[in-house]
Amino acid sequence: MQIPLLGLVDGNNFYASCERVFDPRVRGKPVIVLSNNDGCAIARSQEAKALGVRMGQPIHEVPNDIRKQCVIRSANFALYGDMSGRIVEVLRDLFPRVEVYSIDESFVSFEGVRDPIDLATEARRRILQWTGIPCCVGIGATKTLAKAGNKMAKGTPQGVVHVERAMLDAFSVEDVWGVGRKLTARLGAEGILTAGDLARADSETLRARYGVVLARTQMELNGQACADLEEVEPQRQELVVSRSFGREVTSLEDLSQAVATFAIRACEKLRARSLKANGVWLWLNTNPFKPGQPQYHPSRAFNLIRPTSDTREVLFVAQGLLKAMHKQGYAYKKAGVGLLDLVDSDVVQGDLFSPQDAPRASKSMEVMDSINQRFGRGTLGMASSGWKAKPAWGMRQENLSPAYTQRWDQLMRVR
DNA sequence: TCTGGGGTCCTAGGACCC
DNA sequence: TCTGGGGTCCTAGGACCC
Repeated sequence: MQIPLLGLVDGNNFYASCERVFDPRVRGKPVIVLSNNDGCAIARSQEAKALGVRMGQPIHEVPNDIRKQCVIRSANFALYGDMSGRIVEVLRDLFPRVEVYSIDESFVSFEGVRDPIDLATEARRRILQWTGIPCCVGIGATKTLAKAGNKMAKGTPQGVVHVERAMLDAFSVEDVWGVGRKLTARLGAEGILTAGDLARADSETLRARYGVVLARTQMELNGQACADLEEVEPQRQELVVSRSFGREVTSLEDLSQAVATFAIRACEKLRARSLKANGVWLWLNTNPFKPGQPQYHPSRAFNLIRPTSDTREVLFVAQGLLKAMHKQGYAYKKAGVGLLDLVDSDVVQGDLFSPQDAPRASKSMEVMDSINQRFGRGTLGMASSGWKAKPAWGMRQENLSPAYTQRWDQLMRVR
């Protein structure tokens, strides 16, 4: 039986392209999208890349004269998520199977497709026309090969590449999916410089020296699939909400508000996915970029007696953890709340000693979620998060574009 | 002055058990 | 001189991904 080919469809410079769709003034100009807190460059248009702005580069390290030539935007994840959904809709129309891999990438199957290149080209055309986002498609026998093809396709006029064996010798090993900076250095020291070198390396030695992950990557480069499409999103094991603060925070009160805000948000996400958590995890961090200051990064987890998705229970635990680990005399820069050991919300673990009050509790959470969904996040809140007050620790977002596609009051105006 | 957030998987080592 | 062996669970840390 012929093994069906896989494709990887990926939005070019995705966040930067999203910014351009609704704002023609920035087309053709170098665009940089920043991480939360306006910290690092997390997306760059082709023009910004040409100016030497690197992925992940702190924006304050980009020389002033370069920065002045660029349009700089704060991350607008609500907009990008919405655009991502539109692209996936197009793909589901065209392909028999689709795996949404990340906000800007989907794997597709060419099962039963006579001419993969032709269909890939049509997908590109339709996505560009219907959403305004330019895409590339890589095609290969395995996910790793499709990823490589996608990378090769960037910058070609056709935007579609079907990977052939011979192409791997011109493909740098650092661009192989699953090979990061550390592995690139170690492999390079052994003379493994291209994907072709990696594919031909002795597999036993590779397995012994680098472990099973790289051994699988090698198999995939040789056309032997180790992973199939996952059309249903696998159940998450944990869920984390964490943020750097806009400025350093010292008081327990501010910290406590931040932790409450993250805990509330985490529970909202949990309920939106119909899950419950068996544990709560909290961590704090001082500013690692100021090694002269005293550093402290405590982390502590707490196991719950039974799984919950009730914000009040999680808040109670998170605040308890905070009190246990907070120390005076440190300037905190970041905190995170994690919900651990997640299970489906219909799983009820009986407990001999607690009353069964779950239905009532979940009802009030449902009401809160539906009000917030209808009237906007934060319409109904909890006092412990310093609800609605402008917090001392809030994030910097100085160049945020409008929520063009999610809010009536921010729709584009056409005169 | 200014440095992201949310995940997964694997490995090694220690504690503990029989 | 001269230690048992093997299994599980937990945690911490590393590496990678987008």
